[in-house]
Amino acid sequence: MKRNTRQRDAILGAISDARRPLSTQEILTEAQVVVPTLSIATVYRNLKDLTAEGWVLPVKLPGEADRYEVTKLGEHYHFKCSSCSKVFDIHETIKNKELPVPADFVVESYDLILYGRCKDCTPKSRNSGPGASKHT
Amino acid sequence: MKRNTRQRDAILGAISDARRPLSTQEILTEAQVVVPTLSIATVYRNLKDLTAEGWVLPVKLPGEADRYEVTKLGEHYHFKCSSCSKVFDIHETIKNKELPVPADFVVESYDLILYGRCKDCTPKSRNSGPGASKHT
DNA sequence: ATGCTAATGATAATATGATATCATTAGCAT
DNA sequence: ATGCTAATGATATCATATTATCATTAGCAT
Repeated sequence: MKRNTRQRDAILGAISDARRPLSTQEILTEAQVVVPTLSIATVYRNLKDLTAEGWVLPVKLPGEADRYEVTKLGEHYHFKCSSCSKVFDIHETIKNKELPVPADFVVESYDLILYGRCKDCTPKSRNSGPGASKHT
Repeated sequence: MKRNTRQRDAILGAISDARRPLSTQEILTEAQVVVPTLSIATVYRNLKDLTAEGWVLPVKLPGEADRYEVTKLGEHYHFKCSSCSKVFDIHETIKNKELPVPADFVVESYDLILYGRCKDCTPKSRNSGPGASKHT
Protein backbone atom coordinates (compact mmCIF):
# COMPACT_ATOMS: atom_id res chain seq x y z
CA MET A 1 0.00 0.00 0.00
CA LYS A 2 1.15 3.49 -0.84
CA ARG A 3 2.54 5.61 1.96
CA ASN A 4 3.04 9.31 2.42
CA THR A 5 6.56 10.14 3.40
CA ARG A 6 8.29 13.32 4.48
CA GLN A 7 10.69 12.79 1.60
CA ARG A 8 7.96 12.74 -0.99
CA ASP A 9 6.33 15.84 0.47
CA ALA A 10 9.64 17.68 0.59
CA ILE A 11 10.41 16.80 -3.03
CA LEU A 12 7.02 17.82 -4.37
CA GLY A 13 7.13 20.90 -2.16
CA ALA A 14 10.49 21.98 -3.52
CA ILE A 15 9.24 21.66 -7.09
CA SER A 16 6.00 23.48 -6.34
CA ASP A 17 7.68 26.37 -4.55
CA ALA A 18 10.39 26.90 -7.14
CA ARG A 19 8.11 28.37 -9.82
CA ARG A 20 10.68 27.29 -12.38
CA PRO A 21 11.99 23.89 -13.52
CA LEU A 22 14.53 22.39 -11.12
CA SER A 23 17.31 19.94 -11.80
CA THR A 24 17.53 16.78 -9.73
CA GLN A 25 20.41 18.29 -7.80
CA GLU A 26 18.45 21.47 -7.10
CA ILE A 27 15.53 19.36 -5.94
CA LEU A 28 17.83 17.39 -3.67
CA THR A 29 19.33 20.53 -2.17
CA GLU A 30 16.00 22.26 -1.64
CA ALA A 31 14.26 19.22 -0.21
CA GLN A 32 17.20 18.59 2.13
CA VAL A 33 16.29 21.83 3.86
CA VAL A 34 13.24 19.94 5.10
CA VAL A 35 14.69 16.43 5.23
CA PRO A 36 18.47 16.71 5.64
CA THR A 37 19.09 12.98 5.27
CA LEU A 38 17.38 12.83 1.87
CA SER A 39 19.23 10.73 -0.69
CA ILE A 40 19.52 11.38 -4.41
CA ALA A 41 18.16 7.88 -5.02
CA THR A 42 14.96 8.85 -3.27
CA VAL A 43 14.74 11.98 -5.38
CA TYR A 44 14.88 9.91 -8.56
CA ARG A 45 12.45 7.34 -7.22
CA ASN A 46 9.90 9.95 -6.26
CA LEU A 47 10.35 11.91 -9.45
CA LYS A 48 9.47 8.78 -11.36
CA ASP A 49 6.38 8.20 -9.22
CA LEU A 50 5.30 11.85 -9.28
CA THR A 51 5.71 11.92 -13.03
CA ALA A 52 3.75 8.70 -13.51
CA GLU A 53 0.99 10.04 -11.27
CA GLY A 54 0.87 13.25 -13.24
CA TRP A 55 2.01 15.66 -10.51
CA VAL A 56 5.18 16.78 -12.22
CA LEU A 57 6.55 16.93 -15.74
CA PRO A 58 10.09 16.58 -17.03
CA VAL A 59 11.42 19.63 -18.82
CA LYS A 60 13.86 18.62 -21.51
CA LEU A 61 16.44 21.03 -22.89
CA PRO A 62 18.92 20.08 -25.60
CA GLY A 63 22.07 18.56 -24.21
CA GLU A 64 20.95 18.76 -20.60
CA ALA A 65 19.53 16.45 -18.00
CA ASP A 66 15.83 16.66 -17.28
CA ARG A 67 14.47 19.33 -15.01
CA TYR A 68 11.08 19.02 -13.33
CA GLU A 69 8.12 21.29 -12.77
CA VAL A 70 4.52 20.92 -11.56
CA THR A 71 1.98 19.85 -14.15
CA LYS A 72 -0.71 22.45 -13.69
CA LEU A 73 1.12 25.19 -15.54
CA GLY A 74 -0.56 24.77 -18.91
CA GLU A 75 1.08 25.51 -22.23
CA HIS A 76 4.23 27.56 -21.94
CA TYR A 77 7.83 27.73 -23.07
CA HIS A 78 11.18 27.91 -21.40
CA PHE A 79 13.90 30.48 -21.13
CA LYS A 80 17.41 29.53 -20.14
CA CYS A 81 19.67 32.24 -18.78
CA SER A 82 23.12 31.97 -20.30
CA SER A 83 24.60 33.57 -17.22
CA CYS A 84 23.11 31.85 -14.18
CA SER A 85 21.89 28.74 -16.08
CA LYS A 86 18.48 28.87 -14.44
CA VAL A 87 15.48 27.96 -16.55
CA PHE A 88 12.32 30.06 -16.36
CA ASP A 89 8.79 29.56 -17.57
CA ILE A 90 7.43 31.85 -20.25
CA HIS A 91 3.68 31.99 -20.27
CA GLU A 92 3.19 34.33 -23.18
CA THR A 93 1.57 32.70 -26.17
CA ILE A 94 2.63 32.14 -29.74
CA LYS A 95 -0.14 31.69 -32.26
CA ASN A 96 -0.01 28.42 -34.12
CA LYS A 97 -0.62 30.22 -37.38
CA GLU A 98 2.69 31.98 -36.96
CA LEU A 99 4.65 28.76 -36.88
CA PRO A 100 6.88 28.20 -39.89
CA VAL A 101 5.75 24.87 -41.32
CA PRO A 102 6.24 23.46 -44.81
CA ALA A 103 3.08 22.20 -46.46
CA ASP A 104 4.02 18.52 -46.44
CA PHE A 105 4.60 18.33 -42.71
CA VAL A 106 2.00 17.79 -40.02
CA VAL A 107 2.94 19.46 -36.75
CA GLU A 108 1.66 17.76 -33.63
CA SER A 109 3.56 19.78 -31.06
CA TYR A 110 6.51 22.06 -30.73
CA ASP A 111 9.04 23.40 -28.28
CA LEU A 112 10.22 26.97 -28.15
CA ILE A 113 13.35 27.50 -26.10
CA LEU A 114 14.68 31.00 -25.57
CA TYR A 115 18.24 31.72 -24.54
CA GLY A 116 19.49 35.00 -23.11
CA ARG A 117 19.74 36.96 -19.89
CA CYS A 118 17.20 36.72 -17.12
CA LYS A 119 16.08 39.70 -15.08
CA ASP A 120 18.78 39.19 -12.45
CA CYS A 121 21.54 38.82 -15.01
CA THR A 122 20.93 41.72 -17.39
CA PRO A 123 24.14 43.75 -17.82
CA LYS A 124 22.34 47.08 -17.44
CA SER A 125 21.40 46.57 -13.80
CA ARG A 126 24.98 46.24 -12.65
CA ASN A 127 24.15 45.98 -8.96
CA SER A 128 22.04 42.91 -9.48
CA GLY A 129 24.09 41.01 -12.02
CA PRO A 130 25.40 37.48 -11.67
CA GLY A 131 27.25 37.11 -8.44
CA ALA A 132 25.16 39.73 -6.69
CA SER A 133 22.95 37.02 -5.27
CA LYS A 134 23.25 33.30 -4.82
CA HIS A 135 22.64 31.28 -7.91
CA THR A 136 22.16 27.59 -8.29
CA MET B 1 50.94 18.35 -40.60
CA LYS B 2 47.29 17.92 -41.50
CA ARG B 3 46.39 15.24 -43.99
CA ASN B 4 43.42 14.63 -46.21
CA THR B 5 42.03 11.18 -45.73
CA ARG B 6 39.35 9.20 -47.49
CA GLN B 7 37.64 8.83 -44.14
CA ARG B 8 37.37 12.55 -43.58
CA ASP B 9 36.05 13.10 -47.09
CA ALA B 10 33.50 10.33 -46.71
CA ILE B 11 32.28 11.72 -43.40
CA LEU B 12 31.92 15.29 -44.61
CA GLY B 13 30.39 13.99 -47.83
CA ALA B 14 27.75 12.00 -45.98
CA ILE B 15 26.77 15.03 -43.94
CA SER B 16 26.70 17.30 -46.98
CA ASP B 17 24.62 14.94 -49.07
CA ALA B 18 22.06 14.17 -46.40
CA ARG B 19 20.33 17.58 -46.44
CA ARG B 20 19.17 16.86 -42.92
CA PRO B 21 21.01 16.41 -39.61
CA LEU B 22 22.52 12.96 -39.22
CA SER B 23 23.30 11.03 -36.07
CA THR B 24 26.79 9.63 -35.57
CA GLN B 25 25.49 6.18 -36.44
CA GLU B 26 23.86 7.45 -39.62
CA ILE B 27 27.10 9.18 -40.54
CA LEU B 28 29.02 5.97 -39.91
CA THR B 29 26.64 3.93 -42.04
CA GLU B 30 26.57 6.39 -44.92
CA ALA B 31 30.31 6.98 -44.94
CA GLN B 32 30.96 3.24 -44.85
CA VAL B 33 29.41 3.05 -48.30
CA VAL B 34 32.55 4.84 -49.44
CA VAL B 35 35.01 3.53 -46.85
CA PRO B 36 33.72 0.18 -45.57
CA THR B 37 36.40 -0.16 -42.88
CA LEU B 38 35.50 3.16 -41.29
CA SER B 39 35.40 3.06 -37.50
CA ILE B 40 33.03 4.93 -35.21
CA ALA B 41 36.07 6.34 -33.41
CA THR B 42 37.16 8.01 -36.61
CA VAL B 43 33.68 9.43 -37.08
CA TYR B 44 33.83 11.09 -33.67
CA ARG B 45 37.39 12.29 -34.22
CA ASN B 46 36.56 13.90 -37.54
CA LEU B 47 33.29 15.35 -36.29
CA LYS B 48 35.26 17.11 -33.59
CA ASP B 49 37.75 18.44 -36.13
CA LEU B 50 35.11 19.42 -38.67
CA THR B 51 33.15 21.20 -35.96
CA ALA B 52 36.22 23.04 -34.70
CA GLU B 53 37.08 24.06 -38.25
CA GLY B 54 33.55 25.32 -38.80
CA TRP B 55 32.47 22.87 -41.49
CA VAL B 56 29.70 21.24 -39.53
CA LEU B 57 27.48 22.10 -36.59
CA PRO B 58 25.99 19.90 -33.89
CA VAL B 59 22.19 19.83 -33.84
CA LYS B 60 20.96 19.34 -30.30
CA LEU B 61 17.50 18.01 -29.56
CA PRO B 62 16.19 17.48 -26.03
CA GLY B 63 17.06 14.11 -24.65
CA GLU B 64 18.95 13.00 -27.74
CA ALA B 65 22.53 12.67 -28.84
CA ASP B 66 23.92 15.32 -31.15
CA ARG B 67 23.23 15.16 -34.85
CA TYR B 68 25.38 17.00 -37.36
CA GLU B 69 24.76 19.16 -40.40
CA VAL B 70 26.82 21.44 -42.63
CA THR B 71 27.33 25.00 -41.44
CA LYS B 72 26.30 26.95 -44.50
CA LEU B 73 22.57 26.51 -43.97
CA GLY B 74 21.87 29.81 -42.23
CA GLU B 75 19.13 30.36 -39.70
CA HIS B 76 16.57 27.58 -39.58
CA TYR B 77 14.73 25.23 -37.26
CA HIS B 78 14.27 21.53 -36.94
CA PHE B 79 11.40 19.15 -37.33
CA LYS B 80 11.50 15.69 -35.86
CA CYS B 81 9.19 13.06 -37.29
CA SER B 82 7.57 11.05 -34.52
CA SER B 83 7.24 8.10 -36.86
CA CYS B 84 10.58 7.64 -38.61
CA SER B 85 12.61 9.70 -36.12
CA LYS B 86 14.38 11.58 -38.85
CA VAL B 87 15.11 15.24 -38.27
CA PHE B 88 14.51 17.75 -41.05
CA ASP B 89 15.51 21.35 -41.59
CA ILE B 90 12.81 24.00 -41.70
CA HIS B 91 13.91 27.09 -43.53
CA GLU B 92 10.76 29.15 -43.14
CA THR B 93 11.21 32.15 -40.93
CA ILE B 94 9.60 33.30 -37.73
CA LYS B 95 9.68 37.02 -37.10
CA ASN B 96 11.48 37.99 -33.93
CA LYS B 97 8.71 40.41 -33.07
CA GLU B 98 6.34 37.50 -32.73
CA LEU B 99 8.38 35.83 -30.05
CA PRO B 100 6.71 35.72 -26.66
CA VAL B 101 9.15 37.43 -24.31
CA PRO B 102 8.56 39.03 -20.92
CA ALA B 103 9.90 42.54 -20.58
CA ASP B 104 12.63 41.73 -18.07
CA PHE B 105 14.31 39.12 -20.22
CA VAL B 106 16.83 39.71 -22.98
CA VAL B 107 16.64 37.09 -25.68
CA GLU B 108 19.91 36.35 -27.44
CA SER B 109 18.84 33.32 -29.43
CA TYR B 110 16.17 30.70 -29.54
CA ASP B 111 15.39 27.23 -30.73
CA LEU B 112 12.16 26.14 -32.32
CA ILE B 113 11.69 22.41 -32.52
CA LEU B 114 8.65 21.00 -34.26
CA TYR B 115 7.36 17.48 -33.72
CA GLY B 116 4.97 15.66 -36.00
CA ARG B 117 4.77 13.64 -39.20
CA CYS B 118 7.10 14.18 -42.10
CA LYS B 119 6.01 13.97 -45.70
CA ASP B 120 6.76 10.25 -45.96
CA CYS B 121 4.96 9.43 -42.75
CA THR B 122 1.65 11.27 -43.08
CA PRO B 123 -1.24 8.83 -42.54
CA LYS B 124 -3.19 10.14 -45.54
CA SER B 125 -0.75 8.95 -48.17
CA ARG B 126 -1.00 5.30 -47.19
CA ASN B 127 1.17 4.00 -49.99
CA SER B 128 4.14 6.03 -48.87
CA GLY B 129 3.94 5.69 -45.12
CA PRO B 130 6.62 4.44 -42.81
CA GLY B 131 7.94 1.13 -44.00
CA ALA B 132 7.28 1.94 -47.64
CA SER B 133 10.86 3.03 -48.02
CA LYS B 134 13.99 2.49 -46.02
CA HIS B 135 14.28 4.65 -42.96
CA THR B 136 17.22 5.22 -40.70
C1' DA C 1 60.30 4.72 -53.76
C1' DT C 2 61.25 5.92 -48.90
C1' DG C 3 60.54 7.66 -44.41
C1' DC C 4 58.24 10.33 -41.14
C1' DT C 5 54.39 10.60 -38.50
C1' DA C 6 49.36 11.93 -38.68
C1' DA C 7 45.42 9.29 -38.89
C1' DT C 8 43.06 5.13 -38.45
C1' DG C 9 40.74 0.78 -36.47
C1' DA C 10 39.62 -1.86 -32.65
C1' DT C 11 38.58 -1.70 -28.28
C1' DA C 12 39.18 -0.27 -23.50
C1' DA C 13 38.16 3.40 -20.58
C1' DT C 14 35.59 7.33 -19.07
C1' DA C 15 31.71 10.40 -17.74
C1' DT C 16 27.21 11.14 -16.44
C1' DG C 17 22.62 10.37 -15.45
C1' DA C 18 19.75 7.15 -13.90
C1' DT C 19 18.46 2.54 -11.88
C1' DA C 20 19.13 -1.66 -8.95
C1' DT C 21 20.41 -3.77 -4.64
C1' DC C 22 19.82 -4.57 0.10
C1' DA C 23 19.97 -3.79 4.92
C1' DT C 24 17.55 -0.52 7.74
C1' DT C 25 13.83 2.77 8.83
C1' DA C 26 9.37 4.26 9.50
C1' DG C 27 4.10 4.70 7.68
C1' DC C 28 -0.04 3.13 8.98
C1' DA C 29 -3.61 -0.48 9.74
C1' DT C 30 -4.56 -3.21 13.46
C1' DA D 1 2.00 -0.30 21.01
C1' DT D 2 2.96 -3.87 17.48
C1' DG D 3 3.79 -5.85 13.13
C1' DC D 4 3.89 -5.78 8.35
C1' DT D 5 6.18 -4.16 4.62
C1' DA D 6 6.67 0.12 1.64
C1' DA D 7 10.07 3.42 1.42
C1' DT D 8 14.51 5.05 2.39
C1' DG D 9 19.77 5.77 2.41
C1' DA D 10 24.03 4.42 0.80
C1' DT D 11 26.20 2.67 -2.72
C1' DA D 12 26.98 -0.45 -6.53
C1' DT D 13 25.65 -1.12 -11.05
C1' DC D 14 23.98 -0.03 -15.53
C1' DA D 15 23.34 2.44 -20.02
C1' DT D 16 24.80 5.40 -23.35
C1' DA D 17 27.56 8.60 -25.69
C1' DT D 18 32.00 9.99 -26.16
C1' DT D 19 37.12 9.85 -25.52
C1' DA D 20 41.66 7.57 -24.81
C1' DT D 21 44.97 4.05 -25.92
C1' DC D 22 48.06 1.90 -28.93
C1' DA D 23 49.61 -0.94 -32.57
C1' DT D 24 49.06 -0.51 -37.48
C1' DT D 25 48.13 1.98 -41.82
C1' DA D 26 48.69 5.30 -45.18
C1' DG D 27 49.26 10.66 -46.61
C1' DC D 28 52.57 13.31 -48.54
C1' DA D 29 57.10 15.73 -48.62
C1' DT D 30 61.37 14.37 -50.02
